[in-house]
Amino acid sequence: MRKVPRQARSREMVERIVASGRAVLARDGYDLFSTNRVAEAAGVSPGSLYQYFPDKSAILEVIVDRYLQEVSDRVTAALADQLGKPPAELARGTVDALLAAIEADPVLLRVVHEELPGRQVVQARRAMERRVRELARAALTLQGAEPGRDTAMAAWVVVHAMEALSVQWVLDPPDATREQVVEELAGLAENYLSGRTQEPGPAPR
Amino acid sequence: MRKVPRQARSREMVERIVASGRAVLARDGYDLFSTNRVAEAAGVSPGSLYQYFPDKSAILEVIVDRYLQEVSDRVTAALADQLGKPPAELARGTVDALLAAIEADPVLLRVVHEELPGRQVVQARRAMERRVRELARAALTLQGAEPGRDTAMAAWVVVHAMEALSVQWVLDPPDATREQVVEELAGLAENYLSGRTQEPGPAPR
Amino acid sequence: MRKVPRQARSREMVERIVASGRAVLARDGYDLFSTNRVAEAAGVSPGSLYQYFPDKSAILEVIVDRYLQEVSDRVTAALADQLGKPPAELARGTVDALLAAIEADPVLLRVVHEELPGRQVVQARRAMERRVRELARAALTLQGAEPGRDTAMAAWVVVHAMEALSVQWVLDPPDATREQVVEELAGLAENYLSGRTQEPGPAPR
Amino acid sequence: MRKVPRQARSREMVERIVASGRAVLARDGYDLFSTNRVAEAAGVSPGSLYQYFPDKSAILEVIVDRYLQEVSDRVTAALADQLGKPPAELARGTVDALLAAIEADPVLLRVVHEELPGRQVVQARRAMERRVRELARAALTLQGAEPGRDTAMAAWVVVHAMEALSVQWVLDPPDATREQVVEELAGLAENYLSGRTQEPGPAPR
DNA sequence: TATGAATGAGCGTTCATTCAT
DNA sequence: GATGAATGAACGCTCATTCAT
Repeated sequence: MRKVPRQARSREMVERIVASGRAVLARDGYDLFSTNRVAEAAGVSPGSLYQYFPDKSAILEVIVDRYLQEVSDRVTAALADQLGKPPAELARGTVDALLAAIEADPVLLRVVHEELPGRQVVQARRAMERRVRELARAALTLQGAEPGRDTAMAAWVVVHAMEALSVQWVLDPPDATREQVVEELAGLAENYLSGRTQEPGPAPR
Repeated sequence: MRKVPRQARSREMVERIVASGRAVLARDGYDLFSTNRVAEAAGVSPGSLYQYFPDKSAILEVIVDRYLQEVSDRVTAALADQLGKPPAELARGTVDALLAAIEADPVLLRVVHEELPGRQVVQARRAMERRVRELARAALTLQGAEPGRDTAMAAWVVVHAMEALSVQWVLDPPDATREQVVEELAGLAENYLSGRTQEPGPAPR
Repeated sequence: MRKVPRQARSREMVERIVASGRAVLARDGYDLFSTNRVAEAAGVSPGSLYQYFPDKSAILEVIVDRYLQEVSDRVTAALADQLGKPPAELARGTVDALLAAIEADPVLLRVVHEELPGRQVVQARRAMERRVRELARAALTLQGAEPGRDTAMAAWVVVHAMEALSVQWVLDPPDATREQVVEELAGLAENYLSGRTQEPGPAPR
Repeated sequence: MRKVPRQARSREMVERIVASGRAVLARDGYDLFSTNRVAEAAGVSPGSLYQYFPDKSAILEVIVDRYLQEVSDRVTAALADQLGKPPAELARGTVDALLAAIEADPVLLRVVHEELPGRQVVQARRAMERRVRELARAALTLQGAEPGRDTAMAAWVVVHAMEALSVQWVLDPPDATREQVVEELAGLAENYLSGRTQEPGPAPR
């Protein structure tokens, strides 16, 4: 009798709301991301939103979480795929995946990075970054980091640098080709990781 | 009767509004940064704001512009001061100045990076970054970059990486001392700039 | 398969809804007396409510009607029981029963008297009062009211005074024991009914 | 230049809002007493309400307080005026004033007594009743209450009885003239106060 | 019958902006 | 200029009611 199980129906509405919300966010910006507008875009009534989300921020949260999840999934997958390869190749491959993930929806990237206020988004971003950082640290160890090197710190430096530069590249592109950027970022990471960062000066005697 | 020429009076009011606005922003956050509140903090009437600023965002713009100006002033001054020094020292000195500039008002830094919506802040940040980037490029050239190296690209990479990591360090501090961070950032920059970015080097064996 | 005839099923549902509604009203107050909440408490769907009641206020009406019916039943029963007794005893006995009836569910009493909006409650209360008034008038006549006395008026005065004071006693208790209150109310009624209402009496001298 | 001092301007708006609010309350009932409707009735914008009142309930509070103040002022004034007179006359005069006060705005009386929910109104009514009760108690003492009589209790009984019956008379008029009602209420009070409420039965020998 | 997802009018409230004084 | 009372569109959200299943 019932064609669709209850759960599926719920998912359907949630999807519709999230999709419309994402569209509104990307098209109109955060200022116009109002519950009424999202409802209208989803073709549902304002009240229906509240059957699926406790409040407006919960909708935003899902949108942002999913977006960040997408990005970090792609990056971590690429990194995991290349763990056996030589450092130079690994670096280039991972940077390439990062750029690709970030290029995929530049509009939403802009909104997430430049428009969204509040701790909520910040925390989601930090969670994503932590996840990537932890994997990166594991990779560093696996690749045989120099003994004594603080891999947590190194991962922190590399991940945040790669992320910031990739975002920067998409949102405010410098006068350079994609290939150049990949090369430079990969080079930045490689040189940093292989370089002796803190030789204490000429070894005593 | 009138002690101050009109222009000076105007400047006075603008200063008062901007100063109060910055205080409100830092104390109460962006959510409470309302024109009425800024006016009250400045001891003027809401209407008076509109004699000096076309709208609310214009006030915010000035506040942010000035803040970023302060930061970039400190960084460029430090960089200029050390132009003659050896690369390692120059890097450390500049990074140290950048961190110092960014530590100076962490509350406002957080608001600017995590709370403010909209393109205005982004544009101001880009202007600031461009300024620093241009000086950095000059420094690179002066320090004798390797022939054939794209100094614009190199400056882009270094400046954005340094900025992002410094901000990250202040807003979401990793488990590391300030000294460590300075070392790592300086090392990141140094290794990148002195490293051979993409030639594979003489094949081993 | 069907164990219960349709009508009985209906009664069952009505009972369930009314009982749950009363519980919600007493537990949560009128502000939270929403159709959804009543439905949930009754373990039925919101839509089902509308199979048995035309709208929300109809549910409330039944709840209030029943509650007032309960109270007036107890009072009229007590009054009827004591019709043969001497006036003083009759008065005290009836007042005592009234207080007892009203004390029985002070929470619902408060809600009915202080929270419920609208004419529906008023009408139900008037119906209850009329019923009691009519019995009281009959009692007055039976007890041999003074000839010429307007028994309808007397019943009106006594019944409303007793009711109002009893409710007042429960909802905003004065500094007095229950016994005192019974005495005072009974005395009020007795003196009023036995008193010569308006002739000034023989001039003092 | 300024024709009206600031305070007067404020008072003007407050008056306008309160008057319109009272009109809306009386005309449309509490259910339709919405801020938007009150604003519209007052010919001001919704926002203006909030310059003078912190929220909706504050408007209602002023309306109700004023109304109750009016009523209690009239009653206490009448009572005070007649303190020297003989009990019968005093009773009749005060009851007459009470009825007059309550007749003055039967529509608002109905709304206040039958429609308004919530503690707010209840508390205001209690405050008014207490005020009258205290004066009544003083009057009782002045008039030479029988020694040993609990004047607080007596005032409680009389005031609440008079109030309830007067309200009842206006809202659900029995089949009686105003004069009759005055007589009956005055008689109720007089007989109660002059009667020996609790003679302990035949004095022991 | 019973369901419960969907509705949508309307709520109380805010605040950037205006303009008569 | 400076004022600040007034504005009003728009917000996030609720809940009595409906109707396709």
